[in-house]
Amino acid sequence: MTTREESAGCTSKNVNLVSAMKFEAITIKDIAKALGLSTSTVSRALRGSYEISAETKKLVLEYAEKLNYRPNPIALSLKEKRSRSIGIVVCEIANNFFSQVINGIESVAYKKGYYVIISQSHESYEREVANTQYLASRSVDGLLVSLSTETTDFSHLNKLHDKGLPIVFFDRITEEMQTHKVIANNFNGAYQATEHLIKSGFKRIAHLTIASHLSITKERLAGYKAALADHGLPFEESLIKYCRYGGLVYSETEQAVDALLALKKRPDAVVAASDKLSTGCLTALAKRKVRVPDDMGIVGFTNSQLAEIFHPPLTSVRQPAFEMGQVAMEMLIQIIESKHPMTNYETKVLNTELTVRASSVKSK
Amino acid sequence: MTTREESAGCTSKNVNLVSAMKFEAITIKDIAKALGLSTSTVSRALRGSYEISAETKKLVLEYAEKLNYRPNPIALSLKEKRSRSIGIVVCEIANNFFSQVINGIESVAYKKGYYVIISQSHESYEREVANTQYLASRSVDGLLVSLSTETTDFSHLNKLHDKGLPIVFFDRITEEMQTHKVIANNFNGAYQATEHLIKSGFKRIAHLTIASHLSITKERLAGYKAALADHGLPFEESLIKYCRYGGLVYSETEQAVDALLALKKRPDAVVAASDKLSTGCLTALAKRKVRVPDDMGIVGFTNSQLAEIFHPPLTSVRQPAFEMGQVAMEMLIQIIESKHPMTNYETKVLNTELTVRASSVKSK
DNA sequence: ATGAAAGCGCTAACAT
DNA sequence: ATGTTAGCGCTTTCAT
Repeated sequence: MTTREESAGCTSKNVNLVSAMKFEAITIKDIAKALGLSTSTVSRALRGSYEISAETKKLVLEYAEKLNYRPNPIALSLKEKRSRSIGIVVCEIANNFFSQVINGIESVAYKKGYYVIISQSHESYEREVANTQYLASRSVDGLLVSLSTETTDFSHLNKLHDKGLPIVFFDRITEEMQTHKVIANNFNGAYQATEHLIKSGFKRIAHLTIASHLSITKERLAGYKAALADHGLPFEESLIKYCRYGGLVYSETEQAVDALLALKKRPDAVVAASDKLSTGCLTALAKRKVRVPDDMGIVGFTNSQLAEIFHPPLTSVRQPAFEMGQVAMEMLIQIIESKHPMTNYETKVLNTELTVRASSVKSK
Repeated sequence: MTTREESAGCTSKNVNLVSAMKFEAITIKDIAKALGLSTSTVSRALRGSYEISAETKKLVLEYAEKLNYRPNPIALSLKEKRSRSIGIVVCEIANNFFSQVINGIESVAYKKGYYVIISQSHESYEREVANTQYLASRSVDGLLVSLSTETTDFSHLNKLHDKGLPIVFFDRITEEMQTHKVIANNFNGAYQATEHLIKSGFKRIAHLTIASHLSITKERLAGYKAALADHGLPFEESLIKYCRYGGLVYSETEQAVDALLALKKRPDAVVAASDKLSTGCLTALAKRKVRVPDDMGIVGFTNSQLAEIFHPPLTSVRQPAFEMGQVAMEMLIQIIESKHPMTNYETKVLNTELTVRASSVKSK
């Protein structure tokens, strides 16, 4: 995954002669001068305008090709107030789910000629606002955002959206803004996870989840509750543990697990609502010598490919992250490139996938 | 980790009235007009030039503050040919090592007021070139790069570097370019891993690694060989398996593992040289019912925090990824902000950390 | 079919 | 202390 060279800690000598002089990249002006044309003619020739003679076009095109001319995107952005780039705002890239979503986004963006600028909020509202602002000022043509756990005020996004910046939400969305959205079917995901535990014989099922105001949290909680209700199990508030930052810091998860273990009537299973929470829970239980699944069953929302080599292999609810990214990017492009103001927005819900492994199946 | 909302598959209606009109962000000109000043006065006042009277400054500053004025970074870039942003070129962000490096980079960048643009090559030379070019044309002030596995020609980077674009390499570096570099001590990492297996009683130790021309590959291989030699074990070429893309695709790893298992004299342990290779190897062995560590010991280079919940817990060589990112970014800033052309470059080598777990310790 | 000029937002050299 | 002007690279009216 990483790397290195020959000897250790060496210091080589060399002079970078031109550190002040910057890439005198070739411009339209250079071409014009060389060919004795005006810059406007060159510009038009380059974009194949019909009012330029075939010969001139050929001349310009060939010369440009020869010099490997590349239009300056910055100048273009300044002029056109668009950049053929889009911005992504997520909390963390060091996360299976989000990095897979990003790959999905990129796969579509690349095909359609858009560049992608990734930014991380690290679950901080302040960082999210700063990133959003920066991306907008960089003239991104649109934004793909999954809200930070701290975000409850959407004015930074609302203002941009009102001014016409296309925004598509994915994963952590908000009802307060009308635009395209893409989510996994979290309700069903949690429902299936919980039902599976019930059917496997677990009776007191806890739910380890993220900040309570997040859309994903609400939805998953609703699925969990519905499954309990449908199978005649009581709902107990004390079995729900919220981790403000979704387990971004391990200690958060650890405390929640300890709180569950300390309950007078200890749960015999847990549904973990995120990648970090799932692995964190497994880690915490292992450290406390709580045997999984015999002492405690687990099903976790995770997009890790490693679930099957965990000890024990982790029953997982997998979100279609890559497709979510693809769909979100397609939606965004649709808004960006639509001639007319959008009139109806869509919320696309993609199915999750439950894979049963040892962590949720009692050995006996 | 992910998210969702209330009901499924709904379609809401709303009109985005201004999708054509773009953020009429407030400009220096607006301020000038409103205050009856010239744009240059405003500009100077904004950056606190000493030749502007205190009152004017106050006036401008307050008005700008009130209107929440933000300078347009695109215009700035066009003018100054710098952007206070830097570009990162890595193969994959869906990788513990790289996402941790990126976090290190960002932590320093944020403090110093630089923005970070992340791009992925997906181990494709072509993509690496395209990304590099794009970043340069976007006037990034510098580049932080870890080479793709396909890259053997460095002219795309060399040209930019010759033109004065500061570049710092990390992880996968090249001897062919003189600049700052940051790497883990891969030689020692591999040496320790191999020696540890030897001391644990393993006799035929294989090495599962990345493309042979990569700096990291050479270095780790050297460490592996040195450890064998120092302990009187023979080196056998057949025990080295190269995965062209470093296990980016699982099948690659699987084939390599199968090749090792098919050897007449099967190895009894393996040193895996990357995150993907380590976990891929563990997965492949599990599927083939090869017991770890009894049938096969493993030590893997990995930055996963999950190594201890693997089955079995994986003995790991951990690279100081976060620090590597910090150091690389600091070095880059040093080049960017140095008044004089750089004259001597440094290659910083940071220590790896071996953590012994069950995968490399025979049970008996 | 081609050119001249203006303008995107900003800074800086050059007046005054 | 403040204003005028030019220019970064490009597109696009508006001439010609």
